Amino acid sequence: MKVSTRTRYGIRAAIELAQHHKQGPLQLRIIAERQAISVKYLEQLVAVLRSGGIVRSLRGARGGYLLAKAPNQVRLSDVFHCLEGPVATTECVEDPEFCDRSLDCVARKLWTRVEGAVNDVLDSVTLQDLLDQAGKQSQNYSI
Amino acid sequence: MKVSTRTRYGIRAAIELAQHHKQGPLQLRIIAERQAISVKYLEQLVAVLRSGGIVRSLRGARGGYLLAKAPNQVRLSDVFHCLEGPVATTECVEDPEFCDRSLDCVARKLWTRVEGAVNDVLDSVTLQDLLDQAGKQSQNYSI
DNA sequence: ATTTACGCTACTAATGTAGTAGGAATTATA
DNA sequence: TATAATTCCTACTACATTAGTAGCGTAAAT
Repeated sequence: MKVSTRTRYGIRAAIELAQHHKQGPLQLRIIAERQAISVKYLEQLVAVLRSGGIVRSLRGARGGYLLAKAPNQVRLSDVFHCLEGPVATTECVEDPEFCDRSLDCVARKLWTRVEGAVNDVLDSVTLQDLLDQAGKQSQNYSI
Repeated sequence: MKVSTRTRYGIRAAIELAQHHKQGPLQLRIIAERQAISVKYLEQLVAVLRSGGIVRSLRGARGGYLLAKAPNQVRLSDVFHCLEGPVATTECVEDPEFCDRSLDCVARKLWTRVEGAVNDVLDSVTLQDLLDQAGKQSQNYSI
């Protein structure tokens, strides 16, 4: 049930951008430094967020990345799904035809409930919520 | 966020044993057949369940496996943790010292909530609940 | 023109996953 | 006591995924 570093790093980058919202583009170099991530690796993750419409970029000198929407308009599920795809504890939850017993499989019912619980949390939290939670005292260094 | 086949197969085996509760030992060969899993692979998974106290075994001819407790005494979280370890979306949720910013990390707060939601589901469901849910019409063939 | 920064693609090392394989130990039963 | 059935234990292997490196191209500010 681990979350990939890809997704963790990507979410941390999104949080950084949310904190910098309305303050012009933020460079990957800065984010990478603050979050202790390789710039080159971060580039790849942020590219995914860009093509997913979560962030947008400005090229050239003084360029960088910006959040594409206001932090209160970005649900964590948006970011998560963009980086990791659907939560998909098992394939059959999303694709009932994956197994011909799906319809009355009790194990599948369990995984469906688990997935629902995860999605509920991710759907109910926005980047703004995370910033509010942070308050004044902290930065968002983390895993 | 995938669940390993190890855990999925193990839970399916536990469900089979729950269905067979109070009917004597059930052989892996039978479970493997019904669930379309390699016996040899299943052996390894069930060994973990055994050392975790979820099932017990009888060796020799006419031996097999039995659920160690009544199905309503076995929470899915017990089975899950035995096979997969803690849910651990990220290491820092369980081990705050994994990262020195853990205490005020907003990303960590998110993962903690996600994990909590998953654990709540798994804690609240027993094998008996799954059997009841199944009713008469279905077997538990599945992913 | 130069510098800064994103954009794209390919490659690689390490790790984890999902098995396969063989045989030893134990027990029921004929 | 011999045989068959079944769990128990350990090692090995092929494949996929993950995490990260590397290099060069493209765009824009100054």
